[in-house]
Amino acid sequence: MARPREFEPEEALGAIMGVFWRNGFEGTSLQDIETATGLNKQSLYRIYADKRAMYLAALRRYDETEIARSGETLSAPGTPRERFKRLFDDVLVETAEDGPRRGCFLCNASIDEAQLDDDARSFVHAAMRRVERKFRQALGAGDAYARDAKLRNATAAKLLAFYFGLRVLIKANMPVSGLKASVRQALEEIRAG
Amino acid sequence: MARPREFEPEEALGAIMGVFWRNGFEGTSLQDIETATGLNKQSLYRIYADKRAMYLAALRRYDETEIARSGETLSAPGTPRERFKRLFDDVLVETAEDGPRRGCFLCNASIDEAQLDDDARSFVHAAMRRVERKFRQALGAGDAYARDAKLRNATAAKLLAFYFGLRVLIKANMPVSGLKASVRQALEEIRAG
DNA sequence: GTGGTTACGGACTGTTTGGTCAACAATTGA
DNA sequence: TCAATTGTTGACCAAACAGTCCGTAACCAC
Repeated sequence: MARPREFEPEEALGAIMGVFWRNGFEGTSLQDIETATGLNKQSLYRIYADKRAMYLAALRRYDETEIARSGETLSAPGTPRERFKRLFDDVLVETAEDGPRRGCFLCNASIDEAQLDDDARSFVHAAMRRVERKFRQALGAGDAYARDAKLRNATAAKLLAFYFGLRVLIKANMPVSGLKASVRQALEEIRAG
Repeated sequence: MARPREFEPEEALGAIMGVFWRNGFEGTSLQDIETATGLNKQSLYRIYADKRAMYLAALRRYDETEIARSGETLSAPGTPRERFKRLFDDVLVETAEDGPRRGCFLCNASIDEAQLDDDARSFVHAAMRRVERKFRQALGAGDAYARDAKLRNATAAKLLAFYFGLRVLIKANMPVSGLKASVRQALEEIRAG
């Protein structure tokens, strides 16, 4: 009894995520979102209350796709060092592509945060803590870390900072050779076994 | 033959730096700058061509003050580990203050970069590379690093990523205990001597 | 067909944006 | 006193912004 939706809201959300990821909150206009999704304002506003709701949904989508994928990378079989090598190599792939580098959406959002509402802020915060927990679990596969919880947590915290910093340096277009060297060094410091 | 300036442009620049640092480029309106400096648009536009020029000047000022101060912290006497301990402890001071955390202006700017012009982008890039060089020099005081240039460069690159990541995590309001643990871990990995 | 739902395009709102201009007061050196 | 420069105030601009509304066409179930 009603005309069916002609577009896929899930696809649209993917496009919304992409444009917010690349340009940030203030840097993205509704016009940008219209062209990215191929929809017009009216259709967008039927799904989302306002621009902030779109941004929050984009963050959620990032968490469900990109962050989740990193989580799988980290939990796949292997020693801690092998696991983090896979993660960091994945991140370095962006340096081989050309065009502007998007960095990490969580990271970008936390720096945009002056402009964000409490919902978005606390979501970013919670997502980062989930990433930290994944790091701890990934280390847990190593004997040295399984035995020493304090070492495991400190190492996870250190790797978390390294990880976000790496993504910032990638976004800032720092030379790839240095980035790769930093990854090699960080991996070497992970205890074998 | 002319009326003298009634305000100090250097003071105004300090205020401009502060507001851009806190709110980013897009997040700062000229109105914000007027209230921060206590000047009105006309006086501002007599000094700067436009808003982008103000932002670039703010970045330069940040480099000359904050980054320079970090450089001095790193070059003061001590082993590499002592030097970086001072640097990281300085950074952690922000977590003890209340109010919104500003993070690292360079870092923030490099994430704002979608909105920035080439001048600002390349300035940020160059400043980051200068920081990296300072890190290398700071490591040079240690025997292990003085002997092994490759190790020194890789460690400097790793510490650079850790440093920026730490500042992002601080800005994202991550719990202080984890941040301190990450610093302790990063310092422990610096070879003694 | 009819009625209900959806999408689209365009017009429109009110606000804010960066940036300009004009008028006037204040202060200096000549 | 005169000219030159500086600061302040306020008006002003065109553009962009988020968000709303309306008319129309498409689509489906009944």
